[in-house]
Amino acid sequence: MGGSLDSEEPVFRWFNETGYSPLAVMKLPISPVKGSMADHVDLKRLDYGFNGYQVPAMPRATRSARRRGTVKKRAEENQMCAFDLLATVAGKLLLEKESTPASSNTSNQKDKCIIVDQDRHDGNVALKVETCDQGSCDRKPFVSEQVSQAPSVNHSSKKPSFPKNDDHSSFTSIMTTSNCSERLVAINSDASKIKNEVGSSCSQIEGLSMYRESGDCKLEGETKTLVKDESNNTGKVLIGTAADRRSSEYPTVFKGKPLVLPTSDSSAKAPLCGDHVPQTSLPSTRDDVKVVSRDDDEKSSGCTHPSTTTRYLKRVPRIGDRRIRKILASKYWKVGSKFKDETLSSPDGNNKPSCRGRKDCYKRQRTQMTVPFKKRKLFDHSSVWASDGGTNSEGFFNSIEKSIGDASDSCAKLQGGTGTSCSVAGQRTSFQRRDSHVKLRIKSFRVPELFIEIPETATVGSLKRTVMDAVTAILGGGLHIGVLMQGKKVRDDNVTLLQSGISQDKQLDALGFTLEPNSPQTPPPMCSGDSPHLLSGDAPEILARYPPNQEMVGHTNANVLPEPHVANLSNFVESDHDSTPSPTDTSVDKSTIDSKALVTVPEMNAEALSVVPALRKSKRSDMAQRRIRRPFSVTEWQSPYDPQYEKFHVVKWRDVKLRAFDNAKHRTYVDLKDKWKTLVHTARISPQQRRGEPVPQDLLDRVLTAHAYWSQHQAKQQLKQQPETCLLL
DNA sequence: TTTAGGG
DNA sequence: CCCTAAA
Repeated sequence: MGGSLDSEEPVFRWFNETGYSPLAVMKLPISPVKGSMADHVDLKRLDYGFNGYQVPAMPRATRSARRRGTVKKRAEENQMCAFDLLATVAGKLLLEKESTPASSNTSNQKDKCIIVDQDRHDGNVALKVETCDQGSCDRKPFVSEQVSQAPSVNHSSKKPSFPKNDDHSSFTSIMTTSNCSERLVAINSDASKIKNEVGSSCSQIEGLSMYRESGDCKLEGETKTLVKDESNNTGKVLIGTAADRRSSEYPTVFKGKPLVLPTSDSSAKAPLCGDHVPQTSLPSTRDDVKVVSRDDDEKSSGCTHPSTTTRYLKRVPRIGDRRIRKILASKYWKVGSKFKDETLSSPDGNNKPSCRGRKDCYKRQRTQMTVPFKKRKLFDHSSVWASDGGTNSEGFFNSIEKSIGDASDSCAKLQGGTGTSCSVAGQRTSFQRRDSHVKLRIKSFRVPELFIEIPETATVGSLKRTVMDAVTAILGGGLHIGVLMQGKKVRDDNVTLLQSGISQDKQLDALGFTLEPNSPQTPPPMCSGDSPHLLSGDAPEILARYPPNQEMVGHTNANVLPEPHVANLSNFVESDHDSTPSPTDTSVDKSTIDSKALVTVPEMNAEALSVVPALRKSKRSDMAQRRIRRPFSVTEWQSPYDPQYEKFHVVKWRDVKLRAFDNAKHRTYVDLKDKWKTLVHTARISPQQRRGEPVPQDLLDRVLTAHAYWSQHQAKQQLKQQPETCLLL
């Protein structure tokens, strides 16, 4: 065991200071199992004879153990037991080691650099964050530097750094399709997080990724992903201290992957980093917005207790999600309308009755929830669309057009919002052929259908906010841009415009763009991303990078992203204006107004509104509505869960959330915990038994390792408390 | 408010 | 994901 620990590691000290158990700090072998505890400890030996060992200490454990029965089925269990035993021993060892304070940060870790790169292919400029190998890299490793400095600074600065956010400055990048050569990617990063969270080290951000995530926070997610690759082996990991609370938190160096702690200072130094860095500013903005909307909601909705209000204020993100009932689903839409009708017929709606008890509300909601469920169902099967038009994206698209046609509306209609996600761009887009360049003007992107529930008593202002939230949610969820040619989705990202015919004038009319929600599979759902940027810009390019693959198109968006990423909101708006025009603008006049599809949204709202009253009934229920299921993608999980985070995990889920998923508004620490739980389960079962998206074995290994370690840790604690219980063995 | 577990 | 007991 001892070998595994680095006495030198500041981490230990840090943890001590923070009150975390040193044991927890123990380095987890991030990488594959071999690095795991197993290496250090001979688990196998321990396994023997431990069957039936119960973990005494933890009440919960005990309870569960009881339920399950004394005998543990799995070897794992045994391991756990073994771990417990080990823990006791290890704990002591650790403590000893801990006592020796490590040098603070010697960070040799690999540094990541952000660089501006030109895409060779298209010659576009893209921001990249790259890892600098050791010293070799010329680029400045802002991270490492920052880190090193960070500690001292951090301390003093603590969170206060918020102001810095500005520094973090967001970049806005703009992509221009007009010239291939010029692609601007702007990222708004309100990068800095207020908290001294660990900035994710920057990993590469390349074109697409940037787009997607760049906005709010996304970067983190991305970054992480990237990071992990490198990190495992050698680098030291810096761990930002988690959070806000602990002053001591400043980053310590771990061996392992590099974590960057974005402190204000650091951010300032490394502007580029800002992207990665969780935005400080954002949160605030977000909060503001949220609050507002929330309040409104509160008022309007009878269910919530007044008292809750305060609470909500605090917990912006989560609340927001639930609070704001926006459901985006094309189908939904349909349903909604139906509902409306129904409601109209019976205005009263069952729902109305105020819910006294949460449970009551719940039940009601659930009953009422038919809609949501339906929606889900629909999504899953996409059957809904079928009714409308097509099931698949293509069909979908067609249907959209159809609908449009029926409506006999031009794009304007689209903007109106009835349409699917399809962007207006297609029709409006005008191509000019210059040289070999294709100019696209996307006047506006159509926002996927939004389903909004809002109390009748809500003010227009709140309505606006609600819509904004909904839109934000969609955008924030991470959008992909889909390119449609004559109603058909162009799936091959590698096809050139020329090849696809997009560059041909005649095709122009047929060109369309869609906003696609991140499919569950898509990697970085986390980011609230500024899809807006994406939107604004360029189409094809983006497409190329984003895998349009996801089956879900258009409408679905709504479904996927029901939860608003509030954070984006502010960005969103601005970005909207700014970015939207800009992308094009190189080539075009930004007739801004038109171009803002988002802006148009409000119109949708109008419709939505009309619906709303009827929905009202559901409204209340909506409070209780079950969140939409948003399965973790491997990427989403894996990145944040990079070893670094596993270490964090050791600390607290809450910290993991803050560090790795802070950007993912829809992921609560409970979600993370649950996910972890499932990962552990997945890791334990045979591959044949696994379903869904295959999880990389290495991840599973890590999970097991970390989990085992964890368990051990807990066990140790327990043992400490009740040493006598099991020590006998 | 978080965490750990069960559902 | 939800819900809840415990902490």
